[in-house]
Amino acid sequence: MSLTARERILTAADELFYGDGIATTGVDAVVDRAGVALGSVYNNFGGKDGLVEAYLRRRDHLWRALWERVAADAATPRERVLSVFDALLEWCRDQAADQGCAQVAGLLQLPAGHPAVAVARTHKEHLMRRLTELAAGLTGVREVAEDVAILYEGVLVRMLLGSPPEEAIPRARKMAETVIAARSGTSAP
Amino acid sequence: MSLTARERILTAADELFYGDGIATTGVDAVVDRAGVALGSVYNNFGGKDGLVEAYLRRRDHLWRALWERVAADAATPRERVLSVFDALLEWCRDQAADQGCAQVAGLLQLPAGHPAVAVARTHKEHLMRRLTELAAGLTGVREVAEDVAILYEGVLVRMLLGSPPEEAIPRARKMAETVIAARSGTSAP
DNA sequence: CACCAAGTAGAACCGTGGTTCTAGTCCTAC
DNA sequence: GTAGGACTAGAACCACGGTTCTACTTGGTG
Repeated sequence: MSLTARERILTAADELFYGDGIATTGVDAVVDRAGVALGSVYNNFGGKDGLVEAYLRRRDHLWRALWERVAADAATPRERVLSVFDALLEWCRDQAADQGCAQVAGLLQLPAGHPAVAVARTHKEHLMRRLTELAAGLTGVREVAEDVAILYEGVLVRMLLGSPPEEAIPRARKMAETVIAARSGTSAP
Repeated sequence: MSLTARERILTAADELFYGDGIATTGVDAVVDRAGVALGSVYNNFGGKDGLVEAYLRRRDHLWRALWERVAADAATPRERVLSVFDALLEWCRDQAADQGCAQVAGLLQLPAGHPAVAVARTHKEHLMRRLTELAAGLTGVREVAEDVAILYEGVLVRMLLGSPPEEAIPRARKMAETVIAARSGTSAP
């Protein structure tokens, strides 16, 4: 066997959970696509809840790594905050992103007490913290982070609604530039 | 009886579907909260699918009406596009909006063929069309509409993630102002 | 070799939740 | 008054999906 059952399950779950929704896709569908025994899901993840949590946690890790890698190329604070849009664009070149943010989707379709909602919340808290850190040096650090967060979430929803990434993401990035410039007093008193 | 069963069901469904999620809340829960017989749901809506569709359709109507009413008070094209943020803020004064946009939530948790997803898609298409109409007269009508849409969706997600409406909505509105001003070449007052 | 962990195949269980049906009540309109 | 439509109460049905269990195979390791 080339890949371990756990990884096969995780990739299958990612495709199905993200593409068709979490509640909509049953464990059987994941098992079928992964070409794996039903028991392997329960051996590795303890149940569907555990699988969903692992699904969001994996995406969380991937995104954090991507953010870090892309931000490392940025020289100025301004470019650093803006790099989240570059990261998003890079993600879209490889993966499907036509369902928006998986973490937000998880928050919306999972019941309040579900173990995976904590993962999603933490993911977004991390994004805010990271944006604040990246913006260090700009005027109005906290404000810039909040602004960029709105634009970031907004463009993801617009992509869910059919906007092409190559158009929407640069648009959001440009808005962020404009807003940052206006805040730092570059063009306005 | 003060209210008809259909209306009781719709208000109960609205609270539960929006607050707890659509897939999560069963027909029984709606029936219990509405204080209504189970059969009334099937008499009036034909089933859960019909109820979900009616739920989104009702919200669609409410939002369209609110947008129109608030936009009517605006004098300039610039104020007209920005009025969607005023409408959103007004909505938040009366209703809970801590779960973001119900239409987006519907898109994310309903299967592809569900009758309600068409309602949600139409709702968002209408928003885009309306934004374009409201922006008529500004430089870059289509671009302004796209920009405002991103900000609008973004602030709704940020509210879902815990941002207080009284803070996030004016922030998004301010960004829209800045972006519009930058696009039309005039510096902000 | 023997062992053990990981994986497989398939059946079976069972709670949840959407749906249907029946019998009866209440109000309205003709 | 009576016929009809809306609504109620509650039982019953039924399918789907998450979960468990057993028996078997496989591959690596001491």
